[in-house]
Amino acid sequence: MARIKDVALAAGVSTATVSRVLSGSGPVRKELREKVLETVAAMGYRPNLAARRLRSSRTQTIGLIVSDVRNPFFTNISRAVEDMAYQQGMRVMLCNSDEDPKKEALYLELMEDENVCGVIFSPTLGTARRFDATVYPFPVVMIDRPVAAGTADAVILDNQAATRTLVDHLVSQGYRRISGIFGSASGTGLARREGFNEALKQNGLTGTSQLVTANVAAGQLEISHLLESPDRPEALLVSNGLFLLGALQAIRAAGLSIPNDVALVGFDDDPWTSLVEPGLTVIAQPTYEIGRTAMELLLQRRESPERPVRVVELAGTLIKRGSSRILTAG
Amino acid sequence: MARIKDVALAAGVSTATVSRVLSGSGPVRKELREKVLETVAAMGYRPNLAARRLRSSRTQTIGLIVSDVRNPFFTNISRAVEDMAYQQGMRVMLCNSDEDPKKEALYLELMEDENVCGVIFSPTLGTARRFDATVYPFPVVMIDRPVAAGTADAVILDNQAATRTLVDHLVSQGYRRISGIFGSASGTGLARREGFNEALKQNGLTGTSQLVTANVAAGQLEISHLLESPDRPEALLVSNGLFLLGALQAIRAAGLSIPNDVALVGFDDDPWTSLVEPGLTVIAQPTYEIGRTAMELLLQRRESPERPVRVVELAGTLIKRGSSRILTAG
DNA sequence: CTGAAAGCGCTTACAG
DNA sequence: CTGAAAGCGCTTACAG
Repeated sequence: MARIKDVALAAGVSTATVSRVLSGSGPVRKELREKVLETVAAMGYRPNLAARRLRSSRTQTIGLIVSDVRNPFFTNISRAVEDMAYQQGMRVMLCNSDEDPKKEALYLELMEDENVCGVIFSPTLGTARRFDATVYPFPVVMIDRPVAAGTADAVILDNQAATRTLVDHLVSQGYRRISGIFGSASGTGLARREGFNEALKQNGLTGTSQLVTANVAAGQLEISHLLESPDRPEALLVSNGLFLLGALQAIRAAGLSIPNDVALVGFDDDPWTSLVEPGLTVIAQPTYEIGRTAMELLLQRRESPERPVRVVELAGTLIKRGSSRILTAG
Repeated sequence: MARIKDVALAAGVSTATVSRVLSGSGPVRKELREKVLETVAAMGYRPNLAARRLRSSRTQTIGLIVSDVRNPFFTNISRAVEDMAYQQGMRVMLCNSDEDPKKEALYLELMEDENVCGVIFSPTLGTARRFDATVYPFPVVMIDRPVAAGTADAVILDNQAATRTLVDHLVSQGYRRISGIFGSASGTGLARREGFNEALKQNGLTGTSQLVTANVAAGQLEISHLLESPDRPEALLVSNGLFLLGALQAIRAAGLSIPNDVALVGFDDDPWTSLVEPGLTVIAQPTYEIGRTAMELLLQRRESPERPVRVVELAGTLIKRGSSRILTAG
């Protein structure tokens, strides 16, 4: 492989000049610049990135830590972040933390080792609570989960508002006895639960709300209990896509019909929510936009480290479908 | 940050010894090894990866090029590859080529620049045809798509067999007039089409099969035409998840019912296929296993570059659901 | 505007 | 088994 020294020799300039031309830093006379560019093209020279990174200590790499890329929410975000990154000549290092604080810590350490120029991070509740972005040598942008100490930029859904929207919608459709199931491990679940309780109060209703480990089986079990109880809720509101699946299975297993026996609403406009019968009413999150915004915050933070911390709240969109059809007599 | 020189000084050894201890290469007396390890721990020393990569020209990074990580098939593969990689102390660089040969070439070049130690690649048909793995300085393992010149290891589904399984199943359920829709851009689509035509012949049937650009809208359009034709097929076989969605929408739009008016079978056990009513009969691909196998092939290839090229064919699993229920009279 | 030269932090022959 | 030293391929003050 040709090295910068070979290019310099062939172009009759110093390596410093080749470097300046290639990086666009420092002034270079037009003729020299052209000569260098020609030579680079003729020789098919490609700079050694490891050398460049060692010398400049800039890696053009960002880290993306999510719980699981197989969650469609994170899949979309990951795609958005990657699109933006490659567009900027940057690389993305994707890590799956599986909601495990140990893995989160491990990957954060990895990011330090990799000397990344920034991290986009979706933390568990515990980590979000004690997280101090200032201890890291790179900027951190939080996604999806509220951040505690206010030391990091963040882009999140307005979870409380979104949940209120769902409750108000249910109420307007005639539902009164509403139960909510929320993920216990995430700040998102907590925020949605708060919005839920508040919305119930504002509507003069009393409902039940519970925190449950966020997986399909746990949701299914909990919802089965609810459906068997004597004062079965008229409507269920669940805080994530996994619960939506669990709820669907529980309701079908109980031989109940949606929405006549029980209405069902939730979060995340995953492809399948429109394909089941009836379609499920959900809050669609602007996932791609969340990823893009996170990247923008990160890039801006690199430009202006001293700028005050920003939390961007994006609005969700209510998608009305059959699962919350208006209650008709009989 | 502490450098290896500081550790060496503090431990009273040379940097060479520290390096040997840390990399596990070369012999080091037990006492020295322990002293170094202690010092490293005490100082919290972390090696500079850029320097290590420059000097050793080993990056511990592999590239993964798929068409779109949002396709659940690739989402699962990406997760498997990442799990395996981090387990091995390696990194993954994920690229989305969007079935665009230009992006494929771009990312392959990027991989050279990054000096990755291997690439896992799901190429478009055209690229697969002209691809010569020997021109790259790293091993390449193909996934999902058949490879042409036989210069690269590959792990693929046995597409022909899987398609024959689907056809045989339809036939056993009583369906005779069967139409197939296959993706035109991928080798996968072609292989499945071959299996389809062969299976029809073996069953003494004549059906139609068409190649269509692999997206929901195109599939939907094509299937709408089929459904409107005077000799409407009794069953549809489609070659990917996008077509499955398009087919479902087309069938519903035509006011037809599955499977009484038309049966529907396809590929990929995406979550939603079991949730629609009726559930869709599909060939489930061992996606996670495909990713894991690809990584294994890559690691083994690094060990033994001269070993003959291997193509691993994994079997799909027929998941029978309501969409191909047995045809009953009336 | 340009070049000579130092040096980023490691690894790895080489010599002993 | 260990160390002194070269050098991986760049970038970047520094001097002119």
